[in-house]
Amino acid sequence: MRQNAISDHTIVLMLDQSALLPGTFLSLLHICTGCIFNHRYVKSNPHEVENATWMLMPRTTLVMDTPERNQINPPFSRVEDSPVFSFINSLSPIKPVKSAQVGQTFSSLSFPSPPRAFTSSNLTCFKESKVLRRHNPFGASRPGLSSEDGNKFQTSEEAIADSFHPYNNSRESQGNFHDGISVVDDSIALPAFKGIMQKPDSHFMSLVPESSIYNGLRDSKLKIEDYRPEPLAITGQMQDKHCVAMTSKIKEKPDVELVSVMNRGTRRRCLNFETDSVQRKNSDDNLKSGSLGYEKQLVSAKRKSSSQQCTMPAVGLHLNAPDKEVISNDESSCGIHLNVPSCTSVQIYTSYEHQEPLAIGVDSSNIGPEPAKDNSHALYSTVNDVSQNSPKKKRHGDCKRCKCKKSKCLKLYCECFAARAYCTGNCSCKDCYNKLVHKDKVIQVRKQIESRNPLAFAPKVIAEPEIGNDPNKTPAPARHKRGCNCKQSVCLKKYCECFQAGVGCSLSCRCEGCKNTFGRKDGANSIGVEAQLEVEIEVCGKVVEKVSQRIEVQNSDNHPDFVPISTPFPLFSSLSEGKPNTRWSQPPKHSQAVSDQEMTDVLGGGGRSDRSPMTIKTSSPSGKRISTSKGDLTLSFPSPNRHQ
DNA sequence: GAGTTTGAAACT
DNA sequence: CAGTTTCAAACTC
Repeated sequence: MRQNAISDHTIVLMLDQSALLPGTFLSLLHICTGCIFNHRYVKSNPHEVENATWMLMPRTTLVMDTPERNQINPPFSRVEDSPVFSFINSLSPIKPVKSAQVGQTFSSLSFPSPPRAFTSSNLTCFKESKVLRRHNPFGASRPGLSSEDGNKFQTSEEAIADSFHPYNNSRESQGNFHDGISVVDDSIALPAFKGIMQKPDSHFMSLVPESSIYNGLRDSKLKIEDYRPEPLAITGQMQDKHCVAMTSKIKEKPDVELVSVMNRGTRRRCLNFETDSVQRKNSDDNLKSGSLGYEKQLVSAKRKSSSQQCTMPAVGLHLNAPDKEVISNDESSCGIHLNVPSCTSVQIYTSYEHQEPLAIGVDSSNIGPEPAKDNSHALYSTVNDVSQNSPKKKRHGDCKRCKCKKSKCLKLYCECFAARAYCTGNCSCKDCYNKLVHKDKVIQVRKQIESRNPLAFAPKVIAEPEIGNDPNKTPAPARHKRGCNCKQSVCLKKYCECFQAGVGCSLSCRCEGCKNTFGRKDGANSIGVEAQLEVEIEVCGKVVEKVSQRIEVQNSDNHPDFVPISTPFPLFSSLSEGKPNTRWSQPPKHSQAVSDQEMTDVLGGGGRSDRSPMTIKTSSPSGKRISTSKGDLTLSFPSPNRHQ
């Protein structure tokens, strides 16, 4: 076996943060001898939350293409020939044991397709470098295991379980690994989920959100509850297994951790995906800084325990926002940094030394204010409905804490009055007449105002009527009733009522230079949002190549609800959204919208089976949708206001 | 907390 | 209806 092969087999469980939402995915990434196969599961019944059935998406993707590949003689020429593929097929369908209703907004994380970045000669560079040199990490410490033991395999269960042990530094104790990659320690924080892999005799995996509040990701905990590796055909060929882990982060404070557990003698891992409570704050901070809604905080997994820190060089792949901090493995790390204008940060580490695991970290966070709540149940959403998500608009009862000084709180300037609410002691208004003791006066003024404008007190944000009666239709998007008239804020600040309400601008808006991340007002192809997608290929801490590509946001005729962003980088099919904080209350609609199309595209529909295997789409909580097709990566944003 | 910016509301 | 003024929230320092 070549010494410089990254690894022969690596199975990566890609937990799409939105996996619990309709139309989202679960991905299993198989890395073998210079190739990366992405096996993805998609819900066959995208709208079913409780009893979703997971189906293997036929278009497994192939990723790597390096000079070595030809030399290495891949074990199989086609993806379908991959033992992992067969294995995965045997696992399908996956049935969640219990999938709680997720409020909505999970950042979508999915690792789609084959990072074309891996085709880079630079990557090849490090692949052939010592950094990627394979070796037996366990050495003498693992009696009975040697390179000749390549054909000695774990049980399927163990194999899979180990594949989830990215942060397993104590694999030696298990004696199940033939090759060592264990970089990340167990204490590494992973955000967004809390997953537990256990119950080996049950289904392959199930995700169970412990919380389903609308805040979704931010406050949800997921459990990977069932884990049932099938008997394996694949094990016989799993010559090398690397620990792989996915970390999902919300902003810069990862809060997900892997926890080792013992189950029936088989070591298991608990994936803790826990949304960060600071996300909201971060989102707000981002907003304050004027950053675009989809801009993300770069995050990377941190080692919490120095004793567990990897001291070996590693290969890393970072998918980060350009302005985010990237915490590299260490100076000796080698990696690819992919900077994207989203909230997703992905790191893939592979080491050539003992305890140098292959780890994939995904940082996901949302950006922007939360959108209006799901208004599908009603034509109108009230002002409170919409603004209650705003962290800054603390409420006390029905009244906002106004600070009116001159209006006597009897004009629409006063938010309390505008909301048909009386001011309370929490307000800091002066000469306030908007009190119960002045009820008559208040009513009189209200009538006066309504005489001029009957809709003066009507909710500012309304839900678009649903089209048709299909209950499976996605929730109707919301829009600002009158629209905004922003000139300076480009609809990216709360000065903009649309943005503040978390809805996109509509044709009713008269804004200028609209960059509303929730959707642009017209059907132009470009919403004026540009972002830079950067790929930095780093070898041993030095950037040897940087490829950047400007991406633009444009509308999609096929998906009126989305304003897609296109980029030539096919690395990932899903990027977690961005900043729209995870307070998305409408995300499911995106997921569902996507799922329908995806089911068609991915499951053989549309006669596109002959296309590139990289046609993968997914959605994110922020409503952002990323899809890859023939090497193009597309990000989509909701454009809820285009139904006018 | 004070000052500035912004855009909706109110006014002309 | 358009332009201007007023106002208070949002934002910045």
